[in-house]
Amino acid sequence: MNEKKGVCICEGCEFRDVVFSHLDDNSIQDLCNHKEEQSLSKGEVINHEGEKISNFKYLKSGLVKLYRRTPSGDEQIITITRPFEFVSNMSIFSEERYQYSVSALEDSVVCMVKLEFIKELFLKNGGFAMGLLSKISVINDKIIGQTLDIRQKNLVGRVAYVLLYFTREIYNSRVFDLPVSRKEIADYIGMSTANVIRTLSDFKREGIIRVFGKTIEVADIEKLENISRHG
Amino acid sequence: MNEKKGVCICEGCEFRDVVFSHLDDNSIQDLCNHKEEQSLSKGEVINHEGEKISNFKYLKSGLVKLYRRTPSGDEQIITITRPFEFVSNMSIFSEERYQYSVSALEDSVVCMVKLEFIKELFLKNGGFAMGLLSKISVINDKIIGQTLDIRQKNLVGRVAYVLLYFTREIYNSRVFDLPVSRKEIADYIGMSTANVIRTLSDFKREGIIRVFGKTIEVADIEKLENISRHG
DNA sequence: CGCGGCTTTGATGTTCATCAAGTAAAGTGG
DNA sequence: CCACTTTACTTGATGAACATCAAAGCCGCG
Repeated sequence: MNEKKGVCICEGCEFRDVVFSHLDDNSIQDLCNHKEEQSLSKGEVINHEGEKISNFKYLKSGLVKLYRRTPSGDEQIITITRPFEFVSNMSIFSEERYQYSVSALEDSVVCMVKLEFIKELFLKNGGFAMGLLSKISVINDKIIGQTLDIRQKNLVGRVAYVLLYFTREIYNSRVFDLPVSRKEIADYIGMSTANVIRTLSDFKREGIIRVFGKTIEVADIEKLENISRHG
Repeated sequence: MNEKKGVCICEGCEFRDVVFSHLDDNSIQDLCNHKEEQSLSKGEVINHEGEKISNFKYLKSGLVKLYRRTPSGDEQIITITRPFEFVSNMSIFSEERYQYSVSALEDSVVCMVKLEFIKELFLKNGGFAMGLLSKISVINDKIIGQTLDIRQKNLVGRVAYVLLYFTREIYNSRVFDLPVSRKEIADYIGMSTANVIRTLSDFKREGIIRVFGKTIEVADIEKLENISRHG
């Protein structure tokens, strides 16, 4: 359904510039014949920790969380990310199985290409390989940086940090609907749910944010930045 | 001084199997002419955070720590690692400048190759590219995994974790000389120095480890594993 | 020997998790 | 659409975990 006689829709995909910029039209055509698109509703799982990796997947639209389960059974959220960051990411070239799970926080569309196909392309096309490596490196750097940033802060600093993360990186808006529960924020920053809520209430009381259910408005972004920096 | 008329010593380097296994003898020769070896004493800095990246560096022998400085000025240790893990690692293909500093915890030898040369090789030789990507991915996975492991534990669990890390990953021996100060352990696991020391004293008192200055002997590794798991 | 840095331990206070109890919101089945 | 159930959220009270501060011991080095 995605084809119209010979003209592949991947040609015009925005993603082409992100990882597939070094492919000529022939290869793109080929890619298109190997790809599959999958729509996911909020909450659906895209990859399961421990599952065998057979596809190269990337997020075309939506929002996802990357997480793993600790031995004691609770969830540890590694990052929350928008399209153009990979989904079945890092481990593709290092592990046979997923290290982490990925699930949709909003309705999402994922593109999948057989891993074998990507690997062949990688071997044949140096430019593609370089582009892919750079992209993967950027993503890894970002995750590591984020984790270190968070680790070094205290409770209020961490909460301020995620609020800023949503404001600037995810929604690019001072008003947004929280895509996660309070508990998920807690799992993300490594704090207890009760204290995350308490801190949000404090921010609200101090006029730094306004809260209407899931909707958050950052009222005083400078103050939030200060708290994030010094917290 | 590393050459003997035409025969390149890189040919026999153990590292060849790690990243350079897909290079034929010609390329190895070429590589060898572009490489430079650097000996570093304990404490010397190999890469400075913020410095421009111009070389692909890897650790041939020794032990290094990867770290960054927080805005407030204290050190955050990202990982401690042996040879065959890269040194000027991750960011090579994603950033123009080092995100992290690297310094020698023991006397070390580092091999350096002009980054441009590696990039050319990467573009020309798919097998090499694939090998390099896999290696980088493994390293990134390891760092992320380690960080998540640590984050999820409490004080005693973290201390047990690093002791096990030294025992199994770094020294492969139940007796070893700590290559880092107590403060560095604290910077590694994100706890205060005093509490790291206290915990080590507790372990000593309970007969789990024996301590002679910098020398540590893990006396009861099962107990340590239990603490690390449940802590 | 004496100075400075690393280590150790105790005392104290802060930060944070946990528990409990209650309220709001969101599904679910009739 | 309403009653019911469940899940998410909220707040307070309490105690545990941990940081911080201070003082003293140790060790290496000039």
